[in-house]
Order: sequence, then C-alpha cells, then structure tokens
Amino acid sequence: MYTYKYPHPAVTTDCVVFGFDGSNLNLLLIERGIEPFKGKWALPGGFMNMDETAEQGAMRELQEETSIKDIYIEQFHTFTSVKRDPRERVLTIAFLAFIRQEKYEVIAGDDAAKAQWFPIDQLPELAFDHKDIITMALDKLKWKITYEPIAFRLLNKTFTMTQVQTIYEVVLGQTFDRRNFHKKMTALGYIIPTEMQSRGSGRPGTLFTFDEDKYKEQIENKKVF
Amino acid sequence: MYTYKYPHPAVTTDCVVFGFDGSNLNLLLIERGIEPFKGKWALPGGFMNMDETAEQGAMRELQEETSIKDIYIEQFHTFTSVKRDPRERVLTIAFLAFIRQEKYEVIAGDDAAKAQWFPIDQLPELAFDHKDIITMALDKLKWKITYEPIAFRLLNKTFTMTQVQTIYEVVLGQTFDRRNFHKKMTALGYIIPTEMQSRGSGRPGTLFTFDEDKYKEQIENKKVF
DNA sequence: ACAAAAGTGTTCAGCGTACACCCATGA
DNA sequence: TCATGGGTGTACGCTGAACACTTTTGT
Repeated sequence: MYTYKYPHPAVTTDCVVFGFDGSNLNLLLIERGIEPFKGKWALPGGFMNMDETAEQGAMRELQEETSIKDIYIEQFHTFTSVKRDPRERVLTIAFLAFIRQEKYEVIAGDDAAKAQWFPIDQLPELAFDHKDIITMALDKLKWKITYEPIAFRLLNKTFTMTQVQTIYEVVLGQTFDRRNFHKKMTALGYIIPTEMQSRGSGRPGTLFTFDEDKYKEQIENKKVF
Repeated sequence: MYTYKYPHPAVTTDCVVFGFDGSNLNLLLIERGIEPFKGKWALPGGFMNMDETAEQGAMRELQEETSIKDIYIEQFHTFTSVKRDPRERVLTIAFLAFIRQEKYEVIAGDDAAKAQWFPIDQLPELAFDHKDIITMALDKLKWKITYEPIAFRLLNKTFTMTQVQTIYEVVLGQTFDRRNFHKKMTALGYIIPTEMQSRGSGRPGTLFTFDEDKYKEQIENKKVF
C-alpha cells in the first residue's frame, strides 16, 4: 500500500499506433483481457511506473501487449476527464506512432487477449474514452502530414511514389493529380530516387528513399515567414 | 491520508502565459512563497484536484496565484521526468495562454509572494524544470503564430497594423516589409478595418479588428493540400 | 499491339517579395 | 513646412493546379 497526504490520480499511457498496408490506414488495438471493459477493444497502454518517464512507460506497455518495440513515439495530449475510468481517477498521456506495418509482427501479451490491426474506418466499439483519443490523434495526423514528412514512417525504406500518394489520399480524404504530386515530392529535395522495380503489369516505378539528413538540413535553413 | 494499492504520482498544472505590452513579448511569473524553491520564480500552477480536469485546475491555480481569470488556455505538453520535483514523483501538465496584458491586473495571491511580467529575453532563474517548459512553449508559439491567428489574442479588440507586425517580428525574430505585411494581413479576409485613430506624430493609422467568425468560416472551407 | 502504370513538360493564375510614391497628422 | 508614420501600387519570380504526351513493362 502507498500512502499520500493528498489524493493522487493514477496515470496511464496509451499509444495510437498507425500502420499502412499498401492501401489502407490501420490502427493497432488490443482486446482487453481484464476488467474493466474486459473483452472490449482498446488502445495498447497501461499504468506508468514511478521510475520511468511517460515515454518509457508507453513503450514498455506497447511491447508487453503487442510485442512491438523500438519505435518512435510522440506525446500529443493528456486526457483528464474526471470520470473517464470507472475504478478511480485516472488520467492518460496519449502518444502517436507511425510504423511500417509489415515490418513488425503483432503478438498479443500481458493483459491483452488479442492484438490486431483495424482499418481506420472500421473500428470496433472501444473501451474508456479511447474513441475520443483516436479522433484527436486523427486530427493531429492530418495536421502533421501536411507539414512534416511522417508518411515515410509508414513506408518501407524504399517505396514508390504511388504508395506515398496513397497515404496522403487516405489520410486527407482527397485525391491528387499524379503528375503534380510527383513533381512536388521530388522538388522537396529529400525524396531520393534509387533503383527500379517491376511488379506486375505496367511500367516499373522508381523506388525512392527518404533522406532524413537532407530533410533536417532544410528545416535548419528554412525561413519561417 | 490517502492510500492506494499501487504508487501514484502527484500531478500539477503550469501555465505559460504570454503577454504583449506594445513592444515586448512578456511572460507572467510568480515568486514562490513556499518550499521547495522558495524565493525562486516559477510558472503559475499547482496541484490538480481530484474533482477537476487539468484545464480547470490550471485556471483555478492561475486565478489563485495571479488573479487572472476567464482566459483561453490550451494544453501543449506533459512533463514527466522522474526527478523534476525534489519532494516526490510529480508530473505537470503544461498550458499555453495569450492575453491582452493591459486588460488584466496582476495581483499575487495564495502561494505566490509576487506575480509579475518579465520580458521573454530577461527571465530570472527558474524553479523546477520550468526553463524547459518555457523553451518548449516558445517553440510552440513560433509554430502556432505562423499557422494560426493567435497574435490577436495578445492585442486589444482594435489594433493597428504596426502592432500586429511588431508581435510577429518579436516572436519570430525577424523583420518584415511594412507594405507587404499590410497587404498580406488584409488579404486574409478576417482582419477588418474600423475607424481611425490619432496618437502622436505621423498619419493616424486605421484600427482593425479580428473577425473570429470570418476566420472560422475560412478554415471550414480551406483545402488542405 | 494493347492495356496498365509511370516518367516528363507546358501553360496559366495566384502569391510572396522587392521596391516607390503619396497622404495625413503633430510640432 | 517638415518630420513621422501609414496607406496604396507595380513588376517580377516562384509555386501550385490543370492538363497531354511519351515510355516501359506484362500479356
């Protein structure tokens, strides 16, 4: 038992992990193996330990529940509604992640009965206020993708221009002219062409890479206004 | 006394309140009246209650310590370093605010010995990790001001174009061409001219207002890409 | 040779930038 | 009438949007 002079809330972390399978934007969810909301789907996450930061806690829970580790996560909002957990006062620090879906095998563990990907437009009923968290994460994703090169976190090291375009179209819910999109992306300067690839019918597309160093150089030197 | 089966962190809120006095960007700080860091300057904030959200707690603490109330605040990051408070594990949810400095009288209260504005480039030594919080708040401010009309929160209902430009120049640390700046702002469509004003030498400037409704209309209809 | 997918080019309009001139006030 | 600060206009270059043609593969 732990005793405090004043009441303290419990603190959890939750990860909104986005994945891309070539045509759909997906979200990684776990089925809860324990109460409350046992049997309901939820974001991977759990209680933070006293000797770890929120980031560390989020990554630990993610690994325990889905076996995914060594990914980049980014804090985006802390949810503090008073009655968001039926047990006691719990606030949750929510994180965003974008991963190469096929690179990681998802294996349920710990308190998670199952762990699986869901298309973003076919989510099951969710535990707690996780629906709200996902809604805000999606808004954040739309905002971020227009200003930062996060699409490449969802893709393999090499990718075709069509794949990039598909992500932008799926995330933003609109279509773009293939030729202008191509021009705009290559004009950015940090999308580097590599070899060719043939896969099925049609002319084989160039494979591109995202050059992180070149990107960082640019944001150093850019004018804000 | 309050006991829990598992250890819980304490949770505080902190407000980074920006103000503008016509030429300088200022930050509202309080001098701590109690330990730890008694006598040091700090962001207004304090422990969250169990029956209030983080937003409510932040606004309550802000009012208690500085008498400022009824302002718009916006959560921007939660700081969770393990040893950021010498007493126990404390994490803090940080908020951003932009106010019309002259509209509010600052009166120290509660645990605050003093409360006063500091120019952003002349901050005193700060308690806890508040320097880091302010650094991140400034980055956020620079980012936000280029994409959202937050400058108008810092100004009176009516303002001259020069005042707006000064804010942009101070925040972003660069100068702009007066004529282009004027054109760009009026072209936005939601900066509405009202009457004239004469104040000292030189041609009197038009007073403008920020039309929030027109702005909201625009972001509804804008194309993202 | 034909369909499918991908690379490249042109035109035009709109926006940002650099820069100059005129106007209204106080002293 | 002069200094000071504020409004307005023009020219040019770059970028985004609309749109067509050519190239390379599989069948």
